[in-house]
Amino acid sequence: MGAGVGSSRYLEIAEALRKSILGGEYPVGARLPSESDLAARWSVSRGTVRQAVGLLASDGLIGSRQGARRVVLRQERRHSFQQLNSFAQWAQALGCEVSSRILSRTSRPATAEESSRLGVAPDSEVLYVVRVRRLDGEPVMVERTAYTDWVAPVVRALPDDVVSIMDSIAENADIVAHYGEHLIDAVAAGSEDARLLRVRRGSPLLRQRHLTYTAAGRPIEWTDDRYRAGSVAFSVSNSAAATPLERHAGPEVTPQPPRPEQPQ
Amino acid sequence: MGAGVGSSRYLEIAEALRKSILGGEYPVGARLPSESDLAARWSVSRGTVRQAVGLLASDGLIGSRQGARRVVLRQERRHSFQQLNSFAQWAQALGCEVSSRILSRTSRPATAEESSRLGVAPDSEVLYVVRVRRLDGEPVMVERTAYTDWVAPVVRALPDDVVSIMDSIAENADIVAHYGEHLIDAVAAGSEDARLLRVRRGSPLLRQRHLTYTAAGRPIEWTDDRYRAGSVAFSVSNSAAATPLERHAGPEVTPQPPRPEQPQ
DNA sequence: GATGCCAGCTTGTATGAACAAGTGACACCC
DNA sequence: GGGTGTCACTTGTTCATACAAGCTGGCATC
Repeated sequence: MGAGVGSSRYLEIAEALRKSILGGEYPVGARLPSESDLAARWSVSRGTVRQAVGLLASDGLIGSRQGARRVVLRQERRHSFQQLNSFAQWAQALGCEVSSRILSRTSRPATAEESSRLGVAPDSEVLYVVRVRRLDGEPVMVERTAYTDWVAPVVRALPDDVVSIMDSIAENADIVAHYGEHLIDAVAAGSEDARLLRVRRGSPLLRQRHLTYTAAGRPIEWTDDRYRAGSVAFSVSNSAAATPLERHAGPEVTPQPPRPEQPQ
Repeated sequence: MGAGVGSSRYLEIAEALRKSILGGEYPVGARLPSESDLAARWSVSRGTVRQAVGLLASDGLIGSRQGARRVVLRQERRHSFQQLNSFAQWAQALGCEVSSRILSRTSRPATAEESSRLGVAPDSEVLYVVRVRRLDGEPVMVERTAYTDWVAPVVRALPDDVVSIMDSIAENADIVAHYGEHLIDAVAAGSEDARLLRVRRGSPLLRQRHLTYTAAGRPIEWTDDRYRAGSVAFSVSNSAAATPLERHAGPEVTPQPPRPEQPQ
């Protein structure tokens, strides 16, 4: 690819392995080569290989148990929670044609929730933007965002059909989103939602509220995205091994069963 | 506690740090001691400390940037995606009184979706269980689960008010859930949903469909949980640093801005 | 007084080694 | 033949070290 030119070694290895899995070289259920094998093959130490496979494991692509070789669990690419931050990036990865239109940009005082989430004074001004996003022409999501005053000038200067506001901010103002926090629930479509998404009022929408920070922990935006039901599903994978802390909370942990399970 | 008696060193350290953050010793925005400090304080190597703080970072509790000290981002415990697998565990962590009631247990042929998800023959029998779960007496979630035939006997033997089916299976049959996959979207309440959750038909529900595997990759159950809107929200945190692979896909990465950001 | 630079601190990446713990398959014995 | 035990292999955990890359604050300079 050449994308990761100066990238770290372990990122290269992870990407190569990912490609092999997605490409079918290691089908679902197959066992990956051992860490020592991979280390020798790439001329790196075992620790570096472990960083690489750790990435894939956190994506839910492969699983591991102490003593047994790593196993391929899935062979799909999908909207993982790792890339929640950018609708545009996700849509392009899916190969869909994505378009957006900003319907309104208004400066107004922050609401109580906005000032609390963004950590600004209750009466300070925010830039409120309403946007509709489409996949292959179909309206799929309504986005209502409050931007803090210090990014507002940049957002105000963008054209109505900008694809990725966050990417534009990064280019034009050197402000990079580093952390994100997401709340996901379901709501009924309001009358504006219904009109914009072409659904009936009261029909279910998947809502993702989202706070974005810079690297220094300074809030950038607070946004309320509403997806038409059926158009989008979030997916996440996890494993018991990845969260041993929580698992150990019980009174006692049952030992690994010696029961032989033929893999069907 | 005494839970993590023989646990690994890095788990102890992570738990201690987590407790310090949750307890307010390191408030939001505070900087953690440096890795070397922590290593010295716990008499471990820096690598071990890094494993510990890595856990907290993946929970979204702390953030990090190369060169700067780690920073506390949040001071809350909440329904993280790491513990999606167990409603019971989550509810107890919240301090709510949780109760459940199994409404029906029927053996029937698997539907097309069930056989596909569970990887069984299209005509094979599954045990279909419908359950209502309450928080503090309020019905909050309807759970419809298809269990594969090899766990069905265990499930059939459980009482109607069992709190955690997966925990019971682990105790009674030494079958441990290791991996999970979750799909989250929004649906309208059907008539049964409406009756059980005491909402109007057609009102929005948050749906979490969920496939559980054993360590060997053998499917255990496929379940469709529907939460009443407003009762539950899923939350997830992420950071750019945690997914460098995806971020490097762009044409060029803007360097870290030297812009001084006072933390407000 | 404002600006720029630098030295020291901190995190990120990588190596190589060692031991613990769990798995899987083979050989063996009854 | 079936059960059992052994053993090589594999992953999990930890250590000590080294260098690269980025940040911070203070100092020197203008």
